[in-house]
Amino acid sequence: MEDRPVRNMEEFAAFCGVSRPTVSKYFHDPESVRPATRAKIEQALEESNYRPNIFAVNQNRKLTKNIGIVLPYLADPFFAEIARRIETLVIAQGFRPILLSSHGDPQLEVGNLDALRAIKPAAVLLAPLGRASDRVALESFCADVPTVNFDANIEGIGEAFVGHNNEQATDKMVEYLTRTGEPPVFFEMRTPPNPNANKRRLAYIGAMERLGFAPQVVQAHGEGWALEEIGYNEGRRVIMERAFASNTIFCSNDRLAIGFLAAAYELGLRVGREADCALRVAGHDNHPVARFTCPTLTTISHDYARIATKSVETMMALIESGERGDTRQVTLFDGELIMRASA
Amino acid sequence: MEDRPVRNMEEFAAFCGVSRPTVSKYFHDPESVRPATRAKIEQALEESNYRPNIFAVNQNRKLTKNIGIVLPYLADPFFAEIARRIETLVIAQGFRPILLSSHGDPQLEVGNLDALRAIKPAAVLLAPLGRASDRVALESFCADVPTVNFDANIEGIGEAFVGHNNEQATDKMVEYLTRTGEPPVFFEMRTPPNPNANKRRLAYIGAMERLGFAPQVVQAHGEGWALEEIGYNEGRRVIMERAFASNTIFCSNDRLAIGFLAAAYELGLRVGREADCALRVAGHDNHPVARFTCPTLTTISHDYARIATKSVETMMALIESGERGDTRQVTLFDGELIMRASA
DNA sequence: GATAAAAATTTACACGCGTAAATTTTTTTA
DNA sequence: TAAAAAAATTTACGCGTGTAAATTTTTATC
Repeated sequence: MEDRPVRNMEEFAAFCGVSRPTVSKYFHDPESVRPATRAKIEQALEESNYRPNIFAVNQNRKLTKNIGIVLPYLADPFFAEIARRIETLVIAQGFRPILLSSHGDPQLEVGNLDALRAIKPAAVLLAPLGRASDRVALESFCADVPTVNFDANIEGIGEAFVGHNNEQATDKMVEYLTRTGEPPVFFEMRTPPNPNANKRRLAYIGAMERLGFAPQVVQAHGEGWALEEIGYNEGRRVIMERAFASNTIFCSNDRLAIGFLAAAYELGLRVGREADCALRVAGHDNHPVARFTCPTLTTISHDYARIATKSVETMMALIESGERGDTRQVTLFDGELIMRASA
Repeated sequence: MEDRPVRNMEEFAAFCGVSRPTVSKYFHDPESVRPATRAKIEQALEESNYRPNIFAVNQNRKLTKNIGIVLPYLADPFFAEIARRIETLVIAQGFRPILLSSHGDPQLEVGNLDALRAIKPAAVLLAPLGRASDRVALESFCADVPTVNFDANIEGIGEAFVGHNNEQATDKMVEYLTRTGEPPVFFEMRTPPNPNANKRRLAYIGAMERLGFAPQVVQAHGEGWALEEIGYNEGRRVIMERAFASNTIFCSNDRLAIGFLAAAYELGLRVGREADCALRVAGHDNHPVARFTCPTLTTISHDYARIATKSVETMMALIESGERGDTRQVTLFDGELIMRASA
C-alpha cells in the first residue's frame, strides 16, 4: 500500500500508466479493455486501493446501479427473510441493494420512495403496506421509476407483480383440514394491514362453499402490526366466549396463530391432531418461528425462493429492456402444505 | 405544479427570484437566510417540486448526511427491532440511515463497510458479527470513518461502545432462579457467533461461585445463526441424555430458549414454576416473540430504548465535535428481569 | 435620515467523472 | 510486411452543486 497519493481517477490513471478515459471504460465494464491493459489497472487497483467516487459516477450516469427494496415492516421476520434473499440476488447481479422499511407507517413509505427517487435507482422492488398505502404517491413514483410490486398486490402499481397464490394455498389448507378432521373456522383481523388477508378470507369462503359447508369467519379487533399480541388477546377472548362453531381454527397468518397458540396454552387447551386435543390450529406463511411453536405449527409456506428469484429476474428484464411494458404481468407461486403437529 | 422546467439549482434560483448561492445556503441551513428569502424559496419549492441532486451535493461536501447502520443478521427480530429504533432516531436528527445486514457472513460485513466508505457517511453505527469478524478490516474502516460500536463489543473498534450489561443481567437472573428455586445450569452454544455469549458464560460462573454453588455449563453443538434449531436439536439431545445437574435451565439467549422449549414440549416435559412442572427455563434478551412462547418465557430484557438513544447521541456528538476522542467510552445499560411463566 | 451591520448577489473556480471526436498506437489479418 | 481493424490516447466539454471573494443591496441602530 502507498500513502494514497491517488486522489482521483486522473491520478490513478497516471499511477497505472493508462489514460483516464480507458480507466473509466474499465470501471464501466472490465471486459471492454485489452487484457494487458486490464491487468495493469487491476494491479494498480490493489496497490493503491483507489475507488471511483460514487457520487461523481452517479451524477453523470442516467442509470445508477442502485436497486431500492421497500418493505412494509422489517421487524417481521417474514419480510426480513424475503429481504435477505432478494438482497443476495441483487448483489449477485452486480447491483447495490438499498433496503428501506416503512415500519408500518404510510408517511414513511412515501418518504422512502422520495428518498429513492433522489438516488435515481435502476429499479425498485416494492412490497407496499397495502390498505394504508398512499395510492396516489405510489402511482406517481411508479410512473418515474421502473418498479416491481411484490408480496401485497396493489392493482396498477408497478410493471409487474410477483407473489403468493393465496387462493390455491387457502384451498389446499381448507381441503386438508376438512378431509382429516372437520371444516375449519377462519380467524383473522377485522382490519388487516395487508391485502393478502382479504384474498385469504374470500378464498376460505369460496372453498368452504365449494365443499358444501357453511363458512364461519371470526374477526379479531385491533390495528397495526403487533399480530402476535392481537392473536393472543383476541384468541383468548373468542375461546372464552366459545365463539367458534368448530374446534379447527385456520388463522389468516402465522403470527396471528402464534398468539392464538399462546392463548390456548394459557387456557389449558391442548392443541394438535391427536384425539385428546381440544383444538386444531393452522396458520399461513410458514413464518420462520412456526417450526418452533408448541405444538409446531401446521401451515402453508410461501415459495420464498421462487418469489425472490422471479422478482429479481423481472426487475432485471425491466432494466435491460429499458421499456415500460404496456401490460402488467402477474405471477403467483403456489404454496405448499407444511404438516406439523398443530393440525 | 409546472411542467418542471426546473432542472437544476440555477433554474430553480431563477424561478424563485433568488441567486443560486443563496439557494445553496438555504438547503444547507434554512435558518441561515432572511425570513423573506426563505419564504420565497419555500413557496417556489412547493410549486416546482425541485430537489437538489444528491450526487452533486455529496460530491462537494466532505461530510454527507448519510449514517451507516451495519447489523450482523437482520432476519433476527432482535436486531430488526434495534434497527427500527435507531433508524427512527437518525431520521429525527435529519440524517439518512443506510441499513446494511451482513447476513452472518464476515465477507459481506467487509463488503458492507467498503460500500459505506464509498458514500462518505458522516458516521457509522456498527454491530459487528463478533468472533467471525475480520478484525483488521474493521480497524481499518474505523480509522477512516467515525464509528460507534454497539451490541457486540470488540475491543478497540469504534470511538465508543454502547451495549447491554451482560454481567449485571446474568447475575440478576442467576440470583432470581436460585432464590426462587434451585441454582440453574447454563445452556449455550459451544461456538457462539456473538461475543456477548462469552461474557454471559463467565458471568454465570462468577455468580454461581459467589453464591457458593458449582456452575454447570452445557454446550450445544452447531454453527451459525439458526439458533432456534440448534436449541431444539441439542435441547432434545441433552434432555434425553439427562445431562443436567439441575432442573432449572438458564439459556444463553432467547432464541436458544425458544428451541429448547419446543424440544421440552415435544418430549412431554412441562415447563414452568409450578410444582407439577419438570423444568424451569429462562432466556436472555427479551426477544420479541418471548411473550408468546408456551409457556411465556422468563428472560432479561435489553434496554432497547436507551441503547438506541445513547448510540445515536454518541454518534451525533462525534459528528458535531469532529474529533476522534483519544479514549474509548464504554456505556452499558442494565437489563431488567422479565418474570413470565417459564421460570 | 445617515451610518453600520447583515444579507444577498455576482463572478469564478473547483469537485470527480462521463463521454464524444479526432488522432495515434497497437494488434490482427491477409 | 503492408493494410485493415481494434484499442488506447489526447483533447475538450458537460454534469449540478459547493464555496470563496468582492461587491451591492437591504435591514437595523441611533
